[in-house]
Amino acid sequence: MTQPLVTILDDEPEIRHMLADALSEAGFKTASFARATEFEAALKSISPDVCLVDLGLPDKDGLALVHRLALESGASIIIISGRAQVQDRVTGLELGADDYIIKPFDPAEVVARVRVRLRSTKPSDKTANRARFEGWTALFDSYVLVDENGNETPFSHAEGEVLRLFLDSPKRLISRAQMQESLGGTAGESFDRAMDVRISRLRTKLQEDPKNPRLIKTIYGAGYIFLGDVNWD
Amino acid sequence: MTQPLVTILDDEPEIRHMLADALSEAGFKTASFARATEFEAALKSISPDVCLVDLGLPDKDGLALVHRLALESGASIIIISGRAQVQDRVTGLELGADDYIIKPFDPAEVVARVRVRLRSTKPSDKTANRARFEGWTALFDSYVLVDENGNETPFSHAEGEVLRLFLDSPKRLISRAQMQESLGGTAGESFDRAMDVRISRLRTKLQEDPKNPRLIKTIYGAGYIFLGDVNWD
DNA sequence: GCGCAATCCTAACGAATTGTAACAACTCTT
DNA sequence: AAGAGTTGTTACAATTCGTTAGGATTGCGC
Repeated sequence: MTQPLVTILDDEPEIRHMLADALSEAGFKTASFARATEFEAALKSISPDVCLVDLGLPDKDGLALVHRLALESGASIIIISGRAQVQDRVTGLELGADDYIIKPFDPAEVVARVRVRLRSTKPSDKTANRARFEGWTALFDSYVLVDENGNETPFSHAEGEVLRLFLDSPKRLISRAQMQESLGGTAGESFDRAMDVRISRLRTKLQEDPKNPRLIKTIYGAGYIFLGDVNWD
Repeated sequence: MTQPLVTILDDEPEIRHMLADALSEAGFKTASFARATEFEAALKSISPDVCLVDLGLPDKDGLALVHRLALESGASIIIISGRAQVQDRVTGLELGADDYIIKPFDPAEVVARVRVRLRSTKPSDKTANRARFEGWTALFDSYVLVDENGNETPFSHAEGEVLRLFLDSPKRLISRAQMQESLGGTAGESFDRAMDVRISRLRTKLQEDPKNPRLIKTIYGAGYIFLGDVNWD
C-alpha cells in the first residue's frame, strides 16, 4: 500500500472537492463520484482502501450500497451523512460501515478517521513503537537502545517508562510530581529518590557525561527536561 | 472470545451505569472503573477487547493513557469525551484511539460502535494449526517445531499451550495472571513457578540466548511479551 | 568570594521477582 | 513392570529496582 486509495461518493460538488483536497494533501490518492452507478462501475477496475459514502444519494439507496460494499469489498467504509438520528447511525454501522460522520464535518476529522481505518487494516508492521533522537533509536517493544554504530544496549521496564515519558514530551519541563503520577504513582510514600535513581541509570545507558548531561537536564528545584529532537515512527 | 469484555473508564457513576447496562444487555461482559489507576491495576489480570475511555479523568492524563493502551494492549480503544473540538478528536485518534464519541451520547450508538470494533478484530479460525515466525514453523497438530534448515524439535502439550498463547497475541504484553487464566487456571499458591518453568523450557527449544532472549521477553513485575511477526495458516 | 541548607547524584545493599537445574510424581508404551 | 517422556515442585542463582546513605551540586545570604 504505497499510497492508499480513498474513494468519495457524494452528490454535492463542494463536498467532493473539499474532501478530495484534504485527503490528497494528507498523502492519499482519491477518486470522486457523484452517483452510485458511476462508483459501482469504477469498482470493477479499482480496489479502494477506504470508501467515503454519502447516504443521501439521488439515484440509489445508500444503505444497500454500504451493505454490498461491506460484504464484497475489503475496503473500510465510512458513511458521511446529514441524517443525524441515532437510529440512522446504528443501522448504518450494523450494515457494515466502520464509521459514521455527520454533516457538517471538519475535513481534518475525516482525514484522521480515514487514517485510523488504514492503521487498523494494515498488516502487522504495527511495530511502530520506536523513537529516534540524537543518533539513538529506542525500540520499546524489544527494550533495546541502539546507537549510531548499531551497538545495542538493553534497558529495563522501569527505565523504559521514564524514557517514554521524556520522548512523549521533549523540550518540556517535567516535574517530579508529574513523573510520580505518570509512572507507578506510589503517592508520597517512600522517598522519591527512586525516580532519581531511575534517571541516573537511564543517563548512564545514554552515555551522558555526568557533569554535563546533554539530553536529560536537571532543573534544580523544578524537575527534568529532555532536550533533543524526537521522531516517533 | 466467547463473551467479549468491554471496560468502562469514567468518573461519573451515572455514565458508568448507563454504559454497563446497555452493553451487558447487548451481550458483553463489562468491567467499570472510576479512576485510571484502578483501571491500570486491573489490566494486569484482564485483557479487554474494547476499552471505553473518558478523557476528563481526575487522576491522570487520559490521552497519555490512550497512547499507552494503544501501544501495549491489543484492545480497541474508544474515547468518550465532553471535549468536542475537532482538534481534540484528531489528536485522540492519532494517538491510537479507534473511535471518538462525544458526550452527550446515546447508549445505542455506543453499543453499535463497540460492535463494529469487535467485528473488525475477529480472531483467526481455530482451524489454523500452523504458524510461521522468525524462521520457525510451529506445527500444532504434530507438536513439532521446524527451524530454517528443516530440523525438527518436538514440543510438549504444555509448551504448546504457552506458545499458542504467545502466537495468538504477538507483540503484546501478557501478564502472568492472564496466562494462568488462559491455561489451566488452578490459581494455586506456588503454582506460578510452573509458568516460569514452562517458559524456560520453551525458550531453550526456541534456542533463545538466556541472557538476551529475542523472542520471549520478560517484563519484570508485569509479564511476558512475544516479539516477532507471526503468520498463521 | 564563603558558608549553609536544600536538592540532586549514585554506589551499595536488600527485598521482591524471575530463571533453571534437579528431583518427584504421573502417564503412556512396551 | 520397566522405561521413557511429561510436568509440577523445590531450591537456589540471577536479575531488577526501590531504599539508604553519604558525597556533590546548586541557590541564596552574607
